[in-house]
Amino acid sequence: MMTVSRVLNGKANVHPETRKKVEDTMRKIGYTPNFSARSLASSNIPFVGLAYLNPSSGYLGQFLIGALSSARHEGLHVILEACSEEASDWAEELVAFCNQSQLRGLILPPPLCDNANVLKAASELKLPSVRVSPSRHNDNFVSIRIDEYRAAFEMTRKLIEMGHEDIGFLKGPENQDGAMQRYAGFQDAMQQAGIAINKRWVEAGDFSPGPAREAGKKMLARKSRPTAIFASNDDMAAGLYTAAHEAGLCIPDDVSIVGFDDQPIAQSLWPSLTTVHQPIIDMAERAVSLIASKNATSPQGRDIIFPFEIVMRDSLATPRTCR
Amino acid sequence: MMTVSRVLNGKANVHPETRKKVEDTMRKIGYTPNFSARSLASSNIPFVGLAYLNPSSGYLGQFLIGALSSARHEGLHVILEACSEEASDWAEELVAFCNQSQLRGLILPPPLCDNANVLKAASELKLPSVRVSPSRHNDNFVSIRIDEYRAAFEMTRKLIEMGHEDIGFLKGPENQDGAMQRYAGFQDAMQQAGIAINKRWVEAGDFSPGPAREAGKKMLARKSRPTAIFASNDDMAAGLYTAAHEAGLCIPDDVSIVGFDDQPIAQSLWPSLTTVHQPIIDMAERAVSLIASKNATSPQGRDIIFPFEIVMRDSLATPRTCR
DNA sequence: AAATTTTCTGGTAGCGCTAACAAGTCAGCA
DNA sequence: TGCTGACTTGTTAGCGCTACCAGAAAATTT
Repeated sequence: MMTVSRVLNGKANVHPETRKKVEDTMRKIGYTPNFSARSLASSNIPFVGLAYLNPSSGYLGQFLIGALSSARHEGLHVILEACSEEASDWAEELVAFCNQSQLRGLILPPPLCDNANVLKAASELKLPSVRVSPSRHNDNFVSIRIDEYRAAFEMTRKLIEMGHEDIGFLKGPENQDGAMQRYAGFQDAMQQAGIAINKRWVEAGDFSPGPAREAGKKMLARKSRPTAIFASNDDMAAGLYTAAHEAGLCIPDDVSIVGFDDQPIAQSLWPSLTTVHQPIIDMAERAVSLIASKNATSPQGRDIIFPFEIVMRDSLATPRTCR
Repeated sequence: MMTVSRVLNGKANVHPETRKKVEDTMRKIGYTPNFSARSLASSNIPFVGLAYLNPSSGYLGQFLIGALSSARHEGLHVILEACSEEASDWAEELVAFCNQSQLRGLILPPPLCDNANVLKAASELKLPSVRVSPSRHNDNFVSIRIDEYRAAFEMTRKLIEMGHEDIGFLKGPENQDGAMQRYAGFQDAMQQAGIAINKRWVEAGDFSPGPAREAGKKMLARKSRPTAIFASNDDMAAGLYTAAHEAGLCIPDDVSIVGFDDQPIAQSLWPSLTTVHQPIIDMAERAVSLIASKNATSPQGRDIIFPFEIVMRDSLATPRTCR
């Protein structure tokens, strides 16, 4: 019996022959270990908490897929906690949640990962917590993210490489650090290429498509208009599509449009949107496996940077003047 | 100790005074029952399986939110199984999955719920299975769905009520029963209103935006064009947006466009898309709670119809000729 | 008041597994 | 031959809870 247990847990010191015999027999009689008994006996807490805020975002869906898949692999289970929209309560809600479920660790996707009260509460609970896509790394927690600055930088370089010089930029909300990093990446890439940024082609946005359309209209109405526009997220790129079409311009022939995030909409737009892909599923998997391995509190590797990818689709082409 | 257990499980035959005392003490000392021990002792299987296919759809994300939230409430946990894209293996994969995880029940979202092999395998495993949004109810399983025919019917009526008579329709794949029901609803509503369907304004589609754009171009290029187009899903509506814009038409002033599904893209488009909303989260919650209550095999209420909702956004207006 | 029923509370065993330790086997070496 | 140590297998107890049954207490009947 003990030997079977050892085989099950892949422990050392089992004779290869015995191990094989056990495995064969298990298969033959269709033995399935009892999850509850295992975690009870090993006094192993098999749950990871995942707090979230916005259920409608495509982000959470991707995230859950990654988290659940990793959880299954690690023999853990994910418990979802929906925080209400009212910011004041987040921390309280979280504490109540963590106390009533026994958790091995806590995963905080944005925007919860950027809320000071939430972070304070997580510290006080002494719960290994992983922040995913935080806008800024914090030494008290593990962060999992992509380099947004670099991604925006590379995307801008791509535009420049393809011959664009007259490039517009649609900024995200000023109070979101991540959005500002995207802008910084754009600025630096332009500067490094020796191209002056035309201030009239930089517009503020709030990550939603309506205002993005307005901003796009402004940029594209003038005689001198950009040959490409970089939107700080995909929703705003969708707004730009409308603006371009309303101005009678073809994408990408008259104006190229690129986005950021690679949300599902990027493939639903026509032409499909060239954008920056974040490996959300992989990041979520990593978050869970960090908690599984109890490494979420280890001092090294606390700021984990995942590679982004620029997904070339059909909304980016060389500018017409170059043809 | 036994009394505490009874209080915990809300059983009868505990003196109200004792019950209160226990509850107070539990709260005071911050007692949390051990999940694993409970399910071990009560030999209760706490897992629901959820098989899925397409990770990129917004559908699954919504679905997971509902399923996990209900699972938490019911004291269950969700185990995700990703089926590979190759149809031949689905049933085999599922059987392997169900055998190695001990499951209380299985949830099958589309398109798995419509696969004959999968259903056969589920029957043979004798696992209570719930089909969500199946294209056709099957008496051997519980179905949870909306009335797609009715939804398309109502949406068409809405268009007619607003003054549209020249209505185009973009069909979904011919081999998907649900898509065909949407078309049938459209047909019947038109017929009932005594409006002849113009065959040149009915185009085939495959639920993706590219071909939808082509179809839209065809419909909108002619002198006599529809004042409204009903797309069988939101992705195709997105394709129509492009077509309309390319034809120099304004949405909704020149042409109204409506969709079906209320995927996240509906709100990312500009103008935001009027579409049929399915309560996916509620449906997923129900699926889990059916399995929790062990009612998934009961003979009554096997075909559960959820209410849809027509979400009025900005892509639908009265036709211009009526102003 | 005694007998009977009903309501409540407590004791015991055991769910299926693993930690910790005990014991057996076998090789190597003095 | 006896002893050591590495490796392998087996034994025992107990994880925290609930099912089941045995009593005790209260309510009801005779």
